[in-house]
Amino acid sequence: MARYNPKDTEPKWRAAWANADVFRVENDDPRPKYYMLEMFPYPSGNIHMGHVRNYAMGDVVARFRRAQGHAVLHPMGWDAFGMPAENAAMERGIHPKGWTYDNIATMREQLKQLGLSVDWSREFATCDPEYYGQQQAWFLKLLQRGLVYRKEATVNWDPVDMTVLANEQVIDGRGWRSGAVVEKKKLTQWFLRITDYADDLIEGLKTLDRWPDKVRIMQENWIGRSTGLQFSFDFTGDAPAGFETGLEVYTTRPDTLFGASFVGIAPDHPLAEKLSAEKPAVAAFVAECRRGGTSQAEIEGAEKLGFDTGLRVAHPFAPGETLPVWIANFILMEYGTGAIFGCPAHDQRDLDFARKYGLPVLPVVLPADADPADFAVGAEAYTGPGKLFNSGFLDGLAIEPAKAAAVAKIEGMGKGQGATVYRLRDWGVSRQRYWGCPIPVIHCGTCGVVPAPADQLPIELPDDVTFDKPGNPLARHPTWRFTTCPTCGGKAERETDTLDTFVDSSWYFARFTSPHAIDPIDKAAADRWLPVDQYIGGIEHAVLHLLYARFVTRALKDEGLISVAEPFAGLFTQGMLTHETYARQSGEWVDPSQVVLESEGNTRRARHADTGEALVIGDIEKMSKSKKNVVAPEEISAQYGIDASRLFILSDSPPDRDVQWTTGGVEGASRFVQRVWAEFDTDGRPDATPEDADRSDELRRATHKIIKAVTESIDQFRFNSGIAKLYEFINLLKGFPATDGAVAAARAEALSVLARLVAPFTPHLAEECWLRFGGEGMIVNAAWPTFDPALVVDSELLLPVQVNGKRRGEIRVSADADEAQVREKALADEAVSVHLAGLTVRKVIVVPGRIVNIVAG
RNA sequence: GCGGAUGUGGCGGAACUGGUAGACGCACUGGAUUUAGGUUCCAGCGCCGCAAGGCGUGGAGGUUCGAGUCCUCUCAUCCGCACCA
Repeated sequence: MARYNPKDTEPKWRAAWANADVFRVENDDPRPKYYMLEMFPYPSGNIHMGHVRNYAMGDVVARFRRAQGHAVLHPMGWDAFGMPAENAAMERGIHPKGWTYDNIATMREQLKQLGLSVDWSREFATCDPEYYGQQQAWFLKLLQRGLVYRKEATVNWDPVDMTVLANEQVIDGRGWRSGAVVEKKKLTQWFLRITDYADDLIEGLKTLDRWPDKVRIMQENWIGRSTGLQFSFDFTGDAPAGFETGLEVYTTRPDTLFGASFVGIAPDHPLAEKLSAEKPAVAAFVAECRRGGTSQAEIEGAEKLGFDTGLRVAHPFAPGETLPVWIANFILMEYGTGAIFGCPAHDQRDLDFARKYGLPVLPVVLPADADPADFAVGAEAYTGPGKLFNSGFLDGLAIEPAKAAAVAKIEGMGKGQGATVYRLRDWGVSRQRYWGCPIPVIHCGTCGVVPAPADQLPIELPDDVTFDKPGNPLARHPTWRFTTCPTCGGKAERETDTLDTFVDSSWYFARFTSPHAIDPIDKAAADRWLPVDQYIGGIEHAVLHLLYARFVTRALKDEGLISVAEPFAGLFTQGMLTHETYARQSGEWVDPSQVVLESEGNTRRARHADTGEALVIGDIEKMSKSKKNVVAPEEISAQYGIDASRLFILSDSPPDRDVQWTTGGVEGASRFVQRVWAEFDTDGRPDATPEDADRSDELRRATHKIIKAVTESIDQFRFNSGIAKLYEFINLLKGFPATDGAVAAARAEALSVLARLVAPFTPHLAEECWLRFGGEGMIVNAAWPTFDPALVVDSELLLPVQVNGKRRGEIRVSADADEAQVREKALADEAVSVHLAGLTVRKVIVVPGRIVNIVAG
């Protein structure tokens, strides 16, 4: 028997697929559609094992659906704008464009070696002018619609990348890419009105029943809808200039208004800023507040700080009663109105603040079992249920009715109204960078902001830019920005900000349906393919890309470009790739390829391959260059073949969990590849023995069971279980001789099924087996096998028999045996009767096809 | 603090609606083949025990003829958010 040699067969079959152009799909393909998409890669330079996992999963699904008779759209492209290209330009003097397209060329070849069933005819990069020109076109439509606007705002400034970041891109107070501590800056910036869709984005989550709950919860929390009351307090005496209509506050607890003992405003509230300008003491306090950091530890440890402004406001429900106005460091300008009323008895922060500054603590919600005469709040605010007291017209009401009554009263007074507030902010999309999509607007001294005319699109990036100093190369380009105003014809300047790269990735899935349409999206094509049936990517995009894409899809729908509101009907978030770490005694990380592992019993040791020195086996961590615990896909493929690599990465762990790369594991997968091949390579197999003669039925049943099992496992994203069942099947098949006439037909069926079932996982191997087997055409065009329901059940069963819940024996019964027969056989079983000696049988429970339990005492 | 997830052999993990816990793979142990290493093949492999048997799915209770699975409490780890009024 010859060993299977992936080095020869894998390139051969990839060429065969390419020559036949089997993965190209036309928009008018009459078969039912299936749109399979994995998050497209950033062209960083090389693909890594994480890519292999992501695309292998998608490929399994795509090939599976294809075999099941779907027209499968499975495209690939490049998320090609972004900072690393500019960093390369700055560090190595390479042009971002050249760097990016070179990387794409390299990575395209690497991806093609994975044997993916991708329709490469639809490939594009987001940095292609053809793509970003269409992006500019829809951006202008959204501008016209009022979904794009410019405003001065306090923004997150990344001092390393020298650009603005959206809220979603600040993680723990640091830039998501650079890791630099983000600063606050006031800048005039472009925004997309994602908050217009806040409710719809929350409501839409309910329809996404094929998304992980985790992602839906994260998005819901991120949008952060809360309902309450927004109203204004009147100042007593003369109101400060600009605040004649009072001080607007927002609360989710209008029921506790009678317990209010102060009103607080954020340090950057307009009133605080006005007072700072007038009084140095206020200015000093505000400055002190700003010094506090925004990191987790700093916020947790931060002391509540307040400053009494001396201003007072009137309580809306209690005539004559007034409340002091404080500036407080724990109030956020970004949320609600930047001003609150403090009810210390029922809010922990307000309580901490009141205790520190000696403000009154008046409880107004009484717990069910508490005595109104002596109920007091100590160190902890009471936030539980109860009835209102100390609260005038609200007394006796439960919290919810009290809220409604308070809102109604305020509304009746004309002081405010019930309001819904969101945590979600509008999406700041301006980036002060070169390598991005130019924002297609023109600034005219006379006409203001003017959209670039449609016939001037795309507004292309200039190639002749310099990266020798910090800042935006577009802004310092000698000529690029100078243009004429499309409206008045006078001198004007182009916008030099470019769009956040998350804009690029928020509609690429729609562009794949018509990658060269002369409009942003060919509606018929989009209607044909969207939504994406199955999307696969990392969890890290739960509130970034996945929220932006949902928003842009809605905006484009309202613009009439597409028909769906939700871009991704099914979402799967795959786990990371991890690897054990190895380090010298000195702490220096060592690459796995230089490590020799030894084990003795249950203890494992590592030493350096060259020096022999003992190494420390460290934690299992996400593959990263800094810890050197990476393995290169090309090296693994060269050694074991890409089929074995794909198989291992899919077989080792459930797809949503982290997978640990091990050499032993991929060797196991490689052995499986050989064993599958061995079943097809029948030369020299042993002859049948007489006992084999009537085992056809057993093999047929096993064959139909494996069809069912693998089909279900792919359907349910349980690749690891399906592959395990295939291993089992091979173990069984190995026991059937190749030459016996009696089982020959069953064996042929088994092989035909086996080749087709492994095809999604190990497509090259499957083709080679199919060829050897004599299957018709290429297996890539073969139909997925179907099972006969009558054959997935056994004719004879082995039933365990328990006595008092403990397994004591086993009986063989025919599948159609009735309960009495089973019962009789169980009681007669020798091993069972030993344990029944001296006991009286009280009850026999027969679970058909499962188990027999004899209760005796 | 709030929200979510996960705990099963030496390791990764199986176990559909409660019904033989540990499939499958890795590692390990013994044996065969091989000049040798590797490969390949055969056998063994949860823990205690010579055995019979007992114990066993993070821990403690409970429901049930029967619990990894359901309920209550609890511990640990991981992830997300975070002074959100």
